[in-house]
Amino acid sequence: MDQIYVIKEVLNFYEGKQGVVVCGWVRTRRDSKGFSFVEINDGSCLKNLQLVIDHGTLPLDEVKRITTGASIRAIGDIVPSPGKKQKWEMHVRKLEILGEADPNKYPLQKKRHSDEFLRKIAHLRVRTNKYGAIYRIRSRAAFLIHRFFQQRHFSYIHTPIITSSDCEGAGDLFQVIKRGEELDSFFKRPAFLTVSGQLTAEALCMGLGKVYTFGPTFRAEDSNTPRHAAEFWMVEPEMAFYDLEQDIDLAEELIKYVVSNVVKENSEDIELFTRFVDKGLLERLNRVIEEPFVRIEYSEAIFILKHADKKENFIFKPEWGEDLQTEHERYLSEKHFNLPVVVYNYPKDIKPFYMRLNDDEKTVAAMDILLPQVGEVVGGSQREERYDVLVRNIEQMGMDIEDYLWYLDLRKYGSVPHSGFGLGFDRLIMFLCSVHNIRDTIPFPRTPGTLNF
RNA sequence: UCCUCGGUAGCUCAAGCGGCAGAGCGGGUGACUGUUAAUCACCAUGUUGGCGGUUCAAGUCCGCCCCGAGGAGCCA
Repeated sequence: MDQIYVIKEVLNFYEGKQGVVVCGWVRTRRDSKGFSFVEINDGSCLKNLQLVIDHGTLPLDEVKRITTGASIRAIGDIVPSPGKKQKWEMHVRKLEILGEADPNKYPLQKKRHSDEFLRKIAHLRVRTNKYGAIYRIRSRAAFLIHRFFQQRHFSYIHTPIITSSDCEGAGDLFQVIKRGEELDSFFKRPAFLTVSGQLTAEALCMGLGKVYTFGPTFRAEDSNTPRHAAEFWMVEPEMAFYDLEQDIDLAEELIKYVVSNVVKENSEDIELFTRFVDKGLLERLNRVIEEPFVRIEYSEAIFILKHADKKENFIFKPEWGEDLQTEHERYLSEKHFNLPVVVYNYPKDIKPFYMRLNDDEKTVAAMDILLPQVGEVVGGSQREERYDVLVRNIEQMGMDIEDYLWYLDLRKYGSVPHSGFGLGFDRLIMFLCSVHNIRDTIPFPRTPGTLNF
């Protein structure tokens, strides 16, 4: 079998080449007298390869079966194109139609479709320019996350998908049962899908030093918004000996690393979004790469918001001790600073039990990173490493200490200061592609009331 | 879960007060052309989301349901 070249390789040839094999899906065909132009795409890059088919090589009635959406394998010569829109084209010697696509029924047109329509045909939308680009960027970003951590001596760990208790202390969990049996028949206790790998990651960092998990996470919250999915992907690093400031430094560095390298390595795809989806995208990405993130304490944020309330007239009045509302976050990251904003040192009463109590005894060493357009993309904290304080927290929040004995062991034997955060991967993709609905960054999204494909 | 808006041809949308359901794109056929969102001509396309109600008459008004979008809460 001949080697199959991907279109990305072919378009980077520095000289012509004979007898090249390419495969792909037809985007469009234009017939001329005596020959036809066919553009195919194979997903390796945004660009199509133009095939020139002489009707002497393939009779016209055969050529007419090459319709939009059909799949083909072609062998031919790569030669410089006289046309202005492409450097190389293929003069086809032999062409085989692998699978036809009835043009009366194939749902994808050459023209633009709405995101809502494409979501209904999620199994086919990958064949459009926009969704191909989103998934290529998603792939690249995932790889860059691994590269970032691996270069910094982190170990990639696999935390459980099936868990016995939830991490946040509350929240809606999916329960795991053996089909047709009692709730706890299999594990002899209730079992759930993970909402975070943090607690087990903490255990592993107390031995491996620096670790990260990167995997699917599940939340059964009935929240129907463009930013929530029932199944999403989260990056969760956990670092021994890191304090909150080092935690924030790492998160900022990670976001800058992924954004800058996607801009470099997927420049064609980013250009597509900048041209056709959001003119301000590249500029916004560059700002994130070049400018330091704004860092403000929660108390400062409340101060700024209270001041701004006179003009903005927020629906929820900012008040120390209350969580920041969506309108507050948007004001800070989009209007006031127009930059990524890190808010840290939150009141302890609105944060979970494992966050480290600050010396003021009122706040904890927590931090959130807010991105313009997307909102909260990172949530993290320095963890409470003091055994007594942690026990008190668990008791005060009415949780069962029996469930956390192993977690408390980490504070009993060689406890160290440590920190970590969770980064919503799909939300980062939203930011990178200026996609406004998380359902469009996940190939087959799961949301309340929707479980297709 | 709550609030708001929407559902009409394959797609994107139009159809003042209830009165014969339309356009562009896409598709088909033909012409022309190293074309490239090709161009030109002609042709076809409908259970107006579903069920029920009001009416001589419902895409349009009323009720219930389904689906989608935006906003809110919660969060990543």
